[in-house]
Amino acid sequence: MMRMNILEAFKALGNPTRLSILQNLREPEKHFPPQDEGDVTIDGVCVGSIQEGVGLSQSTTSTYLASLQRAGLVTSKRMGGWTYYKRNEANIKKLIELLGREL
Amino acid sequence: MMRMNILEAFKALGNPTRLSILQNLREPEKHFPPQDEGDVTIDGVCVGSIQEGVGLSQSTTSTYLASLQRAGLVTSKRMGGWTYYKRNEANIKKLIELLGREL
DNA sequence: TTGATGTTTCTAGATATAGCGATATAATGA
DNA sequence: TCATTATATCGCTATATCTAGAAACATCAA
Repeated sequence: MMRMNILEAFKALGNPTRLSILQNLREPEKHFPPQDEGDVTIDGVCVGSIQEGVGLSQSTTSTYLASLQRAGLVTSKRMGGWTYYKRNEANIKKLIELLGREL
Repeated sequence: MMRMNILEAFKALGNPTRLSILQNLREPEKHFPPQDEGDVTIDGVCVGSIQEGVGLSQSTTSTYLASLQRAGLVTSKRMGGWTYYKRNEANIKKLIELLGREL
């Protein structure tokens, strides 16, 4: 399990698009269309669906997701041709606790 | 009481110097020298003391403090020739609660 | 193998932030 | 009033981030 870093998390979430991606992933079935392969809640949401939601280019969306992942806030899973992203709830919980103690 | 904004707080705290200023202000008497006028805990810490702690220029320090204040994370009080900054504990608490609910 | 599709990485220009010195403002005291 | 000290703001350069398009890579199906 990754050790959470407050500063890196703040940097990643200081961008409105990245913040809203993480928030939308709280209730994936409410913000993203169902997928033929892979359940949005269990497996995560594919990059294409997330891109449609944010309205930026595919490459930018991919870069943002990679950044959220480096910060430990999401995980990715490759299945066939798709990459599915979902929240890393354990790390997010850890972050909030850390903030309560150290912020 | 200011309505806390998650994004603005993240932006302000995504900078290592600003983050550490806020953290040092948790225990002012441990991180800053006593002041002739104004108690570091009750009234806050003057800009000059904070500047010495961070090791950046006076102008940069002042700008950073203004940014933390705009984000609602600190308050300032002018007393004589000095401006004293302290944490806005109520807002910080509100922010952490907001993160627990909305992040 | 070839082509189609989803994703990632590379490159580059536009915009934003970092951080300094100089200047302006405010308060104090001689 | 004038000089001094503390802080804030302005103007600037350097660096970082934003974001797109192009190219590369991966997977699958024909």
